[in-house]
Amino acid sequence: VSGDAQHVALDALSQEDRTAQQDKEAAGSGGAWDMVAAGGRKVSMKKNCRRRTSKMGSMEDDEEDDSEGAEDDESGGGCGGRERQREHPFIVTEVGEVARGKKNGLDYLFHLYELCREFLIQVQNIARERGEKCPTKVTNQVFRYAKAAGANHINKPKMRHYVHCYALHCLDEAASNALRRAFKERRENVGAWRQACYMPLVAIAARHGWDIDAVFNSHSRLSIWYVPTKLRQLCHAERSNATAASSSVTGGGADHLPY
Amino acid sequence: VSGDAQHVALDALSQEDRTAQQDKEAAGSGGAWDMVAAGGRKVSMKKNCRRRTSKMGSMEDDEEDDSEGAEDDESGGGCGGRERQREHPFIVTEVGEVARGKKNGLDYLFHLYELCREFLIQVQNIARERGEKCPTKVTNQVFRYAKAAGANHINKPKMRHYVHCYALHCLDEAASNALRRAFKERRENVGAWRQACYMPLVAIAARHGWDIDAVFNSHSRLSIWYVPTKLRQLCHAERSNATAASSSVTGGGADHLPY
DNA sequence: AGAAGGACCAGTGGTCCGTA
DNA sequence: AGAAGGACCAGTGGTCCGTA
Repeated sequence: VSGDAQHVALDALSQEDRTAQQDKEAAGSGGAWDMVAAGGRKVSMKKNCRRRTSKMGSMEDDEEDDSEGAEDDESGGGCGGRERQREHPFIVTEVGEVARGKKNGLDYLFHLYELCREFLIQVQNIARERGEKCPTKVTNQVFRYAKAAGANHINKPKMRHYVHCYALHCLDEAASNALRRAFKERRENVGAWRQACYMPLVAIAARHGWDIDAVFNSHSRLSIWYVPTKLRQLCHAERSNATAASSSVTGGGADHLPY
Repeated sequence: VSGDAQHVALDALSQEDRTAQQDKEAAGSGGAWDMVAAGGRKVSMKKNCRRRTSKMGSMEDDEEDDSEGAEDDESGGGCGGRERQREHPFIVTEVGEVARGKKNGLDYLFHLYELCREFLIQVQNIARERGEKCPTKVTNQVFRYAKAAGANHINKPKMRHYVHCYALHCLDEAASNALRRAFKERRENVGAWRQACYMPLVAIAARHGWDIDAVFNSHSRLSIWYVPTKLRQLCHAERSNATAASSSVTGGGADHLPY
């Protein structure tokens, strides 16, 4: 059943759909991101690069050239039987700014979260059609689906790593944009920016009775993501601090939690 | 952290609390269930029977006699270093009817679901206090907590096996009661009654656009239980049948799903 | 040094099947 | 034959750490 699900999942998102979607994305962003110079050819390269597993073997009949594409722009020598290269590292960019050189910008990062959402919706539609359990979050199944659909640039560790940054982008876009600008000006690296995204979120949680799950669930695009462990811990620690402080101020009576 | 959670979980539900609660339960039901003749002594038997794992070792200091209790009423020879006996099998009983002999009735079965709900609430409170992930369903963690709190008569396979019977009890108590009476009169066994619980649920799902998840979630005591796979499959199969039938009746046009 | 992601791991949902 | 539940298993959430 599960293996069969894979095949239908693949069929549901045709090669053409993917090509069209990727082109649209590339155009919409000004063609920056990771496919700067590759244009339409990128897709056939991806296809040729795809590792042929036994699972994939049964659907190699669908279209086009099997000849290798022309030399592409990636360092590392293209597709000679190898995996796709890693994604370029992120740098801190302002809104709308295109990352130069072998880098990716933060608009691209946030775009990946929207892509995952679209893959989740596909998985949900298929599950509903078949009367199977329907995921409400971006699960392993969704990452597997995304990879099978050719989105090799999406992977779980990366998406989980930056979830809270995306959360700030969703919940307070102005604050998120300001933080990006400030960290870009100070020439901070991505890790520093990522760390800095935690504090504004803790402040938002504070305003919502420290319930970070409720904060995530209140936003439709954010609610499909698991609350990261570290963010949860920070909120808890800060709540304890805040409670201790306020109770000592009020005379050290019984500890009433602030809700 | 996880091992530590176990200990606090145990401490949170004291021996006295458990005793009091069990006595209350036994009294409330007329003392039937599985502790027919044991009364208060049952508790000390449970305690003595509990297997001493290394985890348990640190809390054996809390109270009372370590001498074996008087011979108890269970077949199998009591506590001589052995596990607690299996629970008596269920038989089909009417509402309020006490099962006679070495049997348990269906009121007791449904009561176990309420007990699990209470354990879930305990686990949720502890998780919230610690700022950890808070389960919304009866998970493995809850079953582990129940076992650690001495509720050896609660286990996952049993609870999952009868979930849909409990669902019918929650969603249409009159229909559930009628079904119990009918199957008792026909002297059917528990397995037959259990099978018969599926159909009324499928009918309820039909009235709610075939969305069995929504049906479960609409009821506060039921929403903490996972929808059983087989019920989900039955609903899906019946929806397909109903859709095919109605579309052939209406002339075989495009298949509009009924929502 | 900074970052991307393959791959591992403890504990999950699910239920089979050896047991009584 | 009918039923209770220990114990297993495939696939999960989570993230470390060998890699580039």
